[in-house]
Amino acid sequence: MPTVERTCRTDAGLASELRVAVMRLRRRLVAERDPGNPLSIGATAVLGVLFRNGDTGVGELAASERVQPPSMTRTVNALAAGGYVERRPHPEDGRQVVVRLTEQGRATLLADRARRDAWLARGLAELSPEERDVLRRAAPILDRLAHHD
Amino acid sequence: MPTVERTCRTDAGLASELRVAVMRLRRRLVAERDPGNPLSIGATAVLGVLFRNGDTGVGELAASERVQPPSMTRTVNALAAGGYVERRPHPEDGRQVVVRLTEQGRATLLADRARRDAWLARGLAELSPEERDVLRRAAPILDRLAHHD
DNA sequence: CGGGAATAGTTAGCAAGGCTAAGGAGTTAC
DNA sequence: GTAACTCCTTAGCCTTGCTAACTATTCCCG
Repeated sequence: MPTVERTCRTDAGLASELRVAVMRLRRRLVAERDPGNPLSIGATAVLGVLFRNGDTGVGELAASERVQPPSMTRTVNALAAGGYVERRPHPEDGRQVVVRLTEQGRATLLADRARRDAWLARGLAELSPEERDVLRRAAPILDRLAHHD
Repeated sequence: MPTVERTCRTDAGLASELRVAVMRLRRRLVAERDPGNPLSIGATAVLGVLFRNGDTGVGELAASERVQPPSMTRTVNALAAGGYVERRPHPEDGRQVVVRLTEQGRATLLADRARRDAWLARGLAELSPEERDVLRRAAPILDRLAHHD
């Protein structure tokens, strides 16, 4: 059922097929994560940002995930309730809240990293080296697309 | 903020970064569609399948979108309520329901096609030809990943 | 031919995760 | 000092996925 091989020649066709492929792949990614993993895929992404960038404000987290602030507040609430992050007051600006990865959050993130991408990595392993190389180059482009104005 | 350029060397890193990029891009795609478009992005994908493949059963639609049957029933309900598709009895098998694109559904799909991918196409237009080529080759691979077992 | 298993779809209800609107607390600028 | 702005949160809604359980139909086998 090669719905995607078809109209990829034109740019409009590329947009259309890319959209369908991204929608389907993300649906699988959400469905296929480890059932024992207590973290949702969105919460996991936030832990990843904190791990890479260190302490971060709620608004900044929202911007980095292209989400509205209330959505990020809810995600941070869930993470804080689980002990994965903690809220601290900003030292200078009383309006801001600094979100910090706890030791438990860091440990959970590291321990789950390998497992989390198991399904996708298994799929990647079945590709040819050339195909993996295409995806390696495509990933940053997709991310830039997601952030363009 | 090049969160994706980083760990893409290893396969586990590729899986991780690809996942993040796909999640973010799909979020943008959902958020950026034409506000005047009455069809959700999932409903649009179903119309596209019907347009490409002709009359299709609910179960087959569910399988093609990698969704459980009840989810597809709901999507088809919404489409039928809007007059975009109609249900017909299967001529031989009384259990099956055949979903058919109506003239209105076809017209809506064709009229919206150009607009629907406007945001993504605009983003694609800002890429270099080489980058577009990477995506052109990546799209079918992503779709195969979404369907692999 | 009759009855149990299998298949297609639906209904009901739940959860995740987006959103907007509105409000509180803190900061800034005039 | 007060008005406007910023950051975050609360409250509530909507979409869209899921599972469980049900109906209707078909298939198969004894």
